[in-house]
Amino acid sequence: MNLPSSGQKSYHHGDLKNALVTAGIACLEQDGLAALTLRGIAARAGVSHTAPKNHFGSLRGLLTAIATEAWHRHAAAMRGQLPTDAPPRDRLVAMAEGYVGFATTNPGLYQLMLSPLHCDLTSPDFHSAARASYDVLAEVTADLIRTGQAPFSDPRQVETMLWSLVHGYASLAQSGMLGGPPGTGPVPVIADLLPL
Amino acid sequence: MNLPSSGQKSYHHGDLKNALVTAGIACLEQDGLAALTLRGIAARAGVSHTAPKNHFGSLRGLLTAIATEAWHRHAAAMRGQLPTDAPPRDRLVAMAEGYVGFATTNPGLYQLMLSPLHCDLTSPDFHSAARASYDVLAEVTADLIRTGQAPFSDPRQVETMLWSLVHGYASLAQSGMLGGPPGTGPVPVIADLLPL
DNA sequence: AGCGTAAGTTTACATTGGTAATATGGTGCG
DNA sequence: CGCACCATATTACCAATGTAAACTTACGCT
Repeated sequence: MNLPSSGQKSYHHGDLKNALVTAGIACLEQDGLAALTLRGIAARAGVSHTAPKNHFGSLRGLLTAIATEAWHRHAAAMRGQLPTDAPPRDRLVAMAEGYVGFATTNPGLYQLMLSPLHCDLTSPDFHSAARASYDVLAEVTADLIRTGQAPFSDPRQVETMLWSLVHGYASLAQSGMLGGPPGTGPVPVIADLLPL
Repeated sequence: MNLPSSGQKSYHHGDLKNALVTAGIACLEQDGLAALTLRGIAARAGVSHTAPKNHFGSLRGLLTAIATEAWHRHAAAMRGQLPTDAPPRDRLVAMAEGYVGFATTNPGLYQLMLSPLHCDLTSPDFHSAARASYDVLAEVTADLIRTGQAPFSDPRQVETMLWSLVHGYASLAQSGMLGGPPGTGPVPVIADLLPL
């Protein structure tokens, strides 16, 4: 029952579980959410369309696994840009830019990982991955509050406000609904919307 | 070519166009986004599943029409709660509560009207309906700026910030992703997140 | 009255996700 | 070493869906 550690194609496929997630992400990046079909992903991984059932139960399960991976990458994107020793407000800006940058660079993954229509939001793995992203935001918030630069004193309030703001911005930007009437100047960048 | 003014079932149906939109909203409120199938909506309106094509071209066209109606109701929900003669900050709170209230009360409509997967965001009707909602927010923003209570001086910046914040809050609240770790106290209300 | 055409229906079809039955091949036990 | 077992994967099949084409109906205009 021990998994083959790497790409060696022992057993029937090797580790189809990871291969399917990878194939799914490729489909997603290539043709968007609509391309996330059981048959399409399975074909890309070189297996029949019923193979995923053994590992994920259903399409929904597979999409949830993909979304979980998306949350991991999302957290990494934020942490990647986060200076460790810097003023809290610089860290906030970096986090916000990391957040929005991920959503902009990976529109498909970002849509998927927030869609209750595709994912099982109550899956434990999914939940803890999403939580890991939230923790980045909570850390930065704690810094802001400690130095008295937060707009509210209650951490929960600041967290919720920042989370809403940055998610709303990313979501609207992706829908193209940002910036009011078209042609009325450039869309403000996220860094200029943070109440510091 | 004159439309029958009311429910009289002249012609083949009367006005199937409105009937389909109404039926679609009913399906949506009853069983969520997944119930928005061509066949389901058509059956509810009492016609065959290919009838909608004459009026909307495709399922996407029908859903876009439903989403357009959703935006109209959304704007109405905000304006309904908006006091005409009141301090700008009271008007802001009322608008935000109207926004979030609509999303909470009509989760299906709210999901639909922001989903590029279901709707054609570039449809002129859709766009002008969404714009009408944005105008409510822009009006309130103008008041805030006039009285010097806005966090920024550029209206576009304030509009984008508020739009992002209120949409992000509504969207996350609906996904159940709001409030950080579960069981750590109540979720802050939108009125307490507005930087005034 | 009669014709043109918008409005709906019926039929057919490709694609999708899911289930059941079957084949395949690695693992471990004798 | 051989054989049974079971996870893994495939094939065949099904119901549901959106779309296209051919056909039917009945309004409106001349």
